[in-house]
Amino acid sequence: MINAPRFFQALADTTRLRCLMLIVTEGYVCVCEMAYALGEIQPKISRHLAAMRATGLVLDCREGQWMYYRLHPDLPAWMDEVLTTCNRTLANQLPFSSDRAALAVMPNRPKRQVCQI
Amino acid sequence: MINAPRFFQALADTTRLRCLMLIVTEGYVCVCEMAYALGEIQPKISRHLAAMRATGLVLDCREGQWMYYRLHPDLPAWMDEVLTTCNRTLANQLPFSSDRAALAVMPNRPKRQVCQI
DNA sequence: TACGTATATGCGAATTACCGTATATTTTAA
DNA sequence: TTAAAATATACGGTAATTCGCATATACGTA
Repeated sequence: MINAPRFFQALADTTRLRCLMLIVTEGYVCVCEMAYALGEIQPKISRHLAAMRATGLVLDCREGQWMYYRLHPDLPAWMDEVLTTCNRTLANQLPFSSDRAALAVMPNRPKRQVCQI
Repeated sequence: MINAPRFFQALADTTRLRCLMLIVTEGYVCVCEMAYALGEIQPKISRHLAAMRATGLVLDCREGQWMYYRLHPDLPAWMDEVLTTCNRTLANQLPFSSDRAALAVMPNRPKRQVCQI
């Protein structure tokens, strides 16, 4: 089970926080979407997601060639609260706002199905 | 002004988080109180507080020979919210609960005045 | 002034974190 | 079965973090 310092450490990196805010907003986001939205290379995004998966903060779910990440459903309520509080404010600030804007106009953005557990 | 990743990085260390939870609960806490409550040596506590002061998360206030630390009054509202949410849950869990208990029975605990800005 | 208490900081060592590049793996489609 | 796209990971280098110990500084009091 994820503990408080590990949780905050996951949020302490800009790239991970940007990915998380996209996940909180969208529900499910795949690696290539995050890489495009953030303007970062794929291995960097993938490594950060692997780290968050290892701490139990996110879950992955394959859908064809795409790997979708979402918040771990068993996250303690207070962590959900923190993420929501955080997103409510940061969503309107850079670089988080432009991440969403970039994702919205992503060319060839994969169409996701419902991702079952 | 403190930004989100720096904020979360401050919370990502167990010692700093324990100090912060004490500060949130008590309002003002001095270094020797935190050192006693956490059972850690003074230089360790002092260095972590200096780090949080440098990021703008806390303010210090001398009162005689004691240095009291409190949350920075100009903290963005969402950071206050996060700290409150966090404290509400963690206060009842170890080691945060025992930190408060230890502080409550601290021998020769300094009597603080009102600390003016 | 001299001493005791509280606090801050310099230093070196050990550990951890982050990155770019290259490459391996998985899946889909031709 | 071969190629292309998406994703994961190994590797090596660099920087940041954390720590204990020793010591410096600041304050109050005798």
